[in-house]
Amino acid sequence: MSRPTKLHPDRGDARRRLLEEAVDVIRAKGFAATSVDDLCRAAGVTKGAFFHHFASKEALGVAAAEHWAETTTAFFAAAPYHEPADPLDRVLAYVAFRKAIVSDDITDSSCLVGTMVQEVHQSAPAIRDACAASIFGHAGTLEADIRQAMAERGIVADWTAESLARQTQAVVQGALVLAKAGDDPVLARDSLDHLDRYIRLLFGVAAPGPDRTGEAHTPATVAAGVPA
Amino acid sequence: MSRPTKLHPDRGDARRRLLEEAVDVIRAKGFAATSVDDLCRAAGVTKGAFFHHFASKEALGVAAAEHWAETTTAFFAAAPYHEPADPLDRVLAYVAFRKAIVSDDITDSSCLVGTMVQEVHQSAPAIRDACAASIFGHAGTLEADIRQAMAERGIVADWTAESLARQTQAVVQGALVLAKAGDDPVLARDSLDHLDRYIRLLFGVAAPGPDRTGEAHTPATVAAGVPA
DNA sequence: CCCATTATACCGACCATCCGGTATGCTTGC
DNA sequence: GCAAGCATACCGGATGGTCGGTATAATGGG
Repeated sequence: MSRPTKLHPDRGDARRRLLEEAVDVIRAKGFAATSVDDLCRAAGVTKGAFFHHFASKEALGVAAAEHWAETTTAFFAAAPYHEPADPLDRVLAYVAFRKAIVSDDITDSSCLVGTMVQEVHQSAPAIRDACAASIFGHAGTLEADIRQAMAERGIVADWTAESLARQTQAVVQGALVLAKAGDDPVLARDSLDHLDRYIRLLFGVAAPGPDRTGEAHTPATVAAGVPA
Repeated sequence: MSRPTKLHPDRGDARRRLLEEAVDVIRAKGFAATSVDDLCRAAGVTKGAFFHHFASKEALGVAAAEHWAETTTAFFAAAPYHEPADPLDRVLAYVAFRKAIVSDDITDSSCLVGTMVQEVHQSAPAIRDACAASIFGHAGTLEADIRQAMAERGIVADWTAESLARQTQAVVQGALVLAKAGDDPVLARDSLDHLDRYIRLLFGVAAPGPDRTGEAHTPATVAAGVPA
């Protein structure tokens, strides 16, 4: 079944299908609760194919984290939040983009590596490290914009660009935990609103009016928002 | 073994021992990877005792989350961060307390319900709801102080006390995810520093200078400062 | 006060199924 | 013909859960 392979086509992609399905199944059930048979069933391959491509279930976990890193890197690289000329606007656009891609079914917008690392951080260091590489690698893509924004605005602070980049990831991960607990994606979006506000406060720019249109959030819009 | 019970003593606490061990074992290995036998071994009881007290492994998960809620509620209620007279100081003291209790072994300072809910949010709604009750219940204990701080300082904002209370929990959860990924508790402490800074910026108060006293530490703080 | 009844707490052997992993062999493209 | 890619059959152990039984404590009637 699902193996109509007569000539070349379709053959050779069992590995990729396994990895793609692994992302969905593991995000839904967790790593430990996902059996090798689950994966094979979802990908439409047999156990022989699984262990041909992966030495063990743990190796699949590592490969899945690496696959996740690759696909998310490509996804975010192609995303539109890089367009603004102002580096701070790019950072804020990133946060807005993260908020925009929070779907109604939280499982779909959940983070594979964030989910896995909580489970295996002690029992499977190899998977943990692969997850860490994905998370901190992604954080690293934000660093340049943050650093540039700090330089352009002469920000001298007791926090670093690296640290703030990591904080964005901490908030994203925490937002997903709360959304899963409350079974409500609004919780995740609220968290990202707080993150947006935090970054604006750090850089001293106000949020664009929710109703009043027209003037965009010009880089140096007035002092900080909170009216007394 | 470990059952020297001859007369009354010691009898009747198998349930409690199972719950106490469950907290440690599940935080270390995750819920799905923790077997009933693991729990029984750790608690020094037999399988018969386990299924006498819990109808299923899932029921144990629910009970463990509830037990976690009870013990953490008592723990935080007895903590010293309630002492300051100023409500905002209490909120900031809470964040400082959370930072202080991050131990070198992240597993020890990890959150049971945050770990579990990521695994089972879809497959075991009963556990998920028990975890949610613990998280949001704990967030609720911060709301009064935040609300009072807002009132005392005349803060009128586009965020609510409830929302900020939840954000503290999102940051705590995210901080733990990053710390587990990087295998470094410093990552968690850094996140809590950002949370501290965010709250101070929201309320327009400067951090107590570690070295330089008095002056605000960033231009942004000056700009963001509501009333000083 | 004594004894019968019942409930609680726990034990440990047992079971059906599942799980990760292996051994082997077939098919297909080069 | 020879790897690479994959299928099928199978294995031993672990896993969640069951069941009959035991020891102790609480209850209550005569």
